[in-house]
Amino acid sequence: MDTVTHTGAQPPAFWPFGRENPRRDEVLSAALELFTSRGYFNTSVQDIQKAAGVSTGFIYHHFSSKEELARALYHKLIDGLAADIAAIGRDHSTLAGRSRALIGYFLRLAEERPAAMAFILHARHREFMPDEKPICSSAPFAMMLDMVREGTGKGEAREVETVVAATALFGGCIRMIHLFLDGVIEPPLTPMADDVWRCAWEGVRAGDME
Amino acid sequence: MDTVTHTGAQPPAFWPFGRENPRRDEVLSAALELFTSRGYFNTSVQDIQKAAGVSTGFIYHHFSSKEELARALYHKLIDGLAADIAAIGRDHSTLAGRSRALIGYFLRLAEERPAAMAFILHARHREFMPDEKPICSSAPFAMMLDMVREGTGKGEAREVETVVAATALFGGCIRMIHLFLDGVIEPPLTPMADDVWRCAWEGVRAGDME
DNA sequence: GTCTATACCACGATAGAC
DNA sequence: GTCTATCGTGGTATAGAC
Repeated sequence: MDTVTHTGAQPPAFWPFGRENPRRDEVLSAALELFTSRGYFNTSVQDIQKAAGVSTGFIYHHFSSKEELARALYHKLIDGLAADIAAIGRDHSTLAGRSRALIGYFLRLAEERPAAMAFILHARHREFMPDEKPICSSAPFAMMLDMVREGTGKGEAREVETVVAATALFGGCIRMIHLFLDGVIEPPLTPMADDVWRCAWEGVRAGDME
Repeated sequence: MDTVTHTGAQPPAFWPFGRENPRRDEVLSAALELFTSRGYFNTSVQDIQKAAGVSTGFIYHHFSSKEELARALYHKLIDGLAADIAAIGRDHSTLAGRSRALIGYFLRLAEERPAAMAFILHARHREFMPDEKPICSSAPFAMMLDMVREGTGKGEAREVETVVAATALFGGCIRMIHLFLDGVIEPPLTPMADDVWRCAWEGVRAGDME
């Protein structure tokens, strides 16, 4: 049977930091921490600079602006997320298996990398990166929508609009992570993964209704 | 049978504006529009002042600070929401009926008052109102959690943790509204209310599982 | 490439006339 | 109560030495 967590050969691609330019990554890491705890607008470049142990000049040498720094961080996280979701898509062939693995993956990620998760799910990106398209139409979420569409096409999921099925399937999990990030739910989350997935799946699976 | 929309005798209490002090309410209304379209930090007091057709002095006479203005707006909206949710709780006695009415109400509200809905669901309140508790633990959401708890107690819903059931039941709807507010889903939303509720309810209702 | 020092501007908030 | 004019702070970004 499918396991709830990531089952690929490679470890998750998420947060692939600290390789070639450690000091630059230190800046991104400090920015992530500050952006998620205080918010983008409550974080000055000076705050980031001090937290990362570098100078203002260093930051403006590597990033053309504060906004650009946020964008670099954003794309690094989104790309890692997309890679992991793609891997889950390859490892599983049914919507049931995929959604189960995805929900397990998300809950684990929220627990292990809350700041990264908060920056992806929680932040109002458009407010500080005006030209960025909404995150829900970015690659990771588009891939999830495709999986749902495929599942409906194969008769695995009920005949409802794809958005409805997708939000029904993943909305509970995402909502739960929001509550966790807001401090309303205490960790650990992962023990609840099975229940979260069962509730979601019962709602969308095709078959014996009424 | 229950109707999906609000069934109480009174109209929804939400957004009870324009009564005693029209100009003050004009300020709140302009602020709401600007806060949700550009974000709190991208909106200056001057912007609000111009949009509302009043002077800076007027704003600072009625609100002690920009943050205080946001707080007044926030509480006005939360209170209206709480009143409407309480009315739904009175009008329906089962979790099935209540959740159906709530989902219909939320989708309708998102469509008719997108700015208000965005300010409640979308905004990162803690970033600009540091002393406010997280919205998910405020009165409206606490009431919904109570309804779920009661439903589980009466054997209507499956035996899972209350948070899990609550997020499963309302997470899809809330997620959908997020997508709508981000411009990913086109209106109208209300025609999907029945499907949204059915998916959610099938996931949590007690009874014949495998 | 990386630092320090500083220019410049926008914003929140106030002062004081009416 | 409501207005206009203005102050002070703090933040982004740059200049220029090393």
